[in-house]
Amino acid sequence: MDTKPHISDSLHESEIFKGLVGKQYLDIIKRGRSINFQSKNILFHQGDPAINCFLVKRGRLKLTKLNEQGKEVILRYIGTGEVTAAIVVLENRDYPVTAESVVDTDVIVWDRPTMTQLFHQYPDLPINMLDIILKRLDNVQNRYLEVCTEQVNQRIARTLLRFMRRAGSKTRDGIQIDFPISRQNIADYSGTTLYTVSRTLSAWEKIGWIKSGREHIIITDPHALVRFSETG
Amino acid sequence: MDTKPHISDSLHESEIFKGLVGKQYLDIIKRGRSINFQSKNILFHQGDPAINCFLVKRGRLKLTKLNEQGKEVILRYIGTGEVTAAIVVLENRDYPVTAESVVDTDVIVWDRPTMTQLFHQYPDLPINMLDIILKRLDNVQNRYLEVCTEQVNQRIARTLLRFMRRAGSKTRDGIQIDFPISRQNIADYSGTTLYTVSRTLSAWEKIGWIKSGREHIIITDPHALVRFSETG
DNA sequence: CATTTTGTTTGCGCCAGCGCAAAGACGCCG
DNA sequence: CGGCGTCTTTGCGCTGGCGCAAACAAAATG
Repeated sequence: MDTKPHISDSLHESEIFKGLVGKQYLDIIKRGRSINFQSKNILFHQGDPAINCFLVKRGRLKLTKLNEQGKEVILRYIGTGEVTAAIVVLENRDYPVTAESVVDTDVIVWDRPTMTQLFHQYPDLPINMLDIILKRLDNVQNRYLEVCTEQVNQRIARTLLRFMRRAGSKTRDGIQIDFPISRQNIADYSGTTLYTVSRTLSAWEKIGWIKSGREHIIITDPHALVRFSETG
Repeated sequence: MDTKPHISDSLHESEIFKGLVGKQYLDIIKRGRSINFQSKNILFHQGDPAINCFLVKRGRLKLTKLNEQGKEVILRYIGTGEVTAAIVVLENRDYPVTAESVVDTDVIVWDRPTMTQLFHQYPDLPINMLDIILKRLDNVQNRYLEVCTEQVNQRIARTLLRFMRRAGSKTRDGIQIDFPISRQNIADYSGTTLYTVSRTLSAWEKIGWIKSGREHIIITDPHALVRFSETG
């Protein structure tokens, strides 16, 4: 609704708009609508018919998937400038995941007819989207490799580093992951349990690699974590 | 080289050509070149610059990924009518996986300039490719969920069922997986070890769910396997 | 047909990581 | 400010699955 110009400008940097000039970009933005979600709201459920595509203008979404027994994994966090639900451009599909805001989040939403039009009007869009999805595929494939071949605390290290690279802000003590993240979240992302994450982080806190508290983590020795994540 | 018309015709059914008329399809085929790979040849290595895109005309490829310590997972098998190395349409990327023929295989190959041209000439192509890659992402995400939440023999059951659905041929005894597949392959696909797969298949052979020999498997009771894969 | 190579089976011991239980800590809300 | 809900920690016991080792079986090779 109240799209601030300078925020839109930073969105222009988004991968999805690569190769598009300002006028085209503004047209695309204008044809979506802005929505705010407070923290911990569901944008869509796994299994619902896919009717909207989302671009995060500010904030962060968590994408999760459940199996039949109700066990959950976190597949990805979607930060500022990133899109989700690309599947909306295809006909009659369901969302394969559930999306939930983890902080107060502004998104731009396009419905299916609009998105389909845009895809035909701006041929760079499908290419950019393909690029984005291929990177996401590569990310999941790497994590699949890791969960199949590496020890659990190695995977926890990689998880922290992924979060750090994508949502790290420098502080006095080290690099802080700038969204709320629980032990359970780390477990759901790494393919382990709450207990194992807690034990591992406790150990790392003792040797000075991290500092952490309730739902927040600061990485004080990124280099040590990187070395550990690669050698085990 | 000696593209038989009726084989090309069956390729027309391929997802990548959805929405294209015969003439367009023939143009695309014509602008690639046909290559034959005997069994157990490498088409490209993980980490090599991506210069070609492949469509399997006949046969089957195995896509694998290695970690730093040389441990391997199988990410996917690419059968007749399927493509791989979509990443070639993007500039300066490396193949994220290694592709190897598991049987005698004919492929159609397009190099990057050609593929880029085709993508611009036929706007359905990028959409079809996006569709294909989104399905593949969903597949890996499901397997990531499974490897994070399910027991190992449940995952082995799911692996056999996936192979059965994508490469099953009806025989007198049951449904046979129609390409050579070792215990090690199943382990690399399921995220477990050769030994565990062997023990599990032995047990299932005893209770009459499968019949198997060196590098081949017949599923004699698919229904039992499905039930087991869902309930554990 | 003999030999080598490659894949499969199975006994055995071990341990990484799970998961319960219970206590402790933090932060929110009335 | 006090109480409650949520998140975190840690001891403890257990077990699913790993991985070595060694025998066996089936192809490939020549």
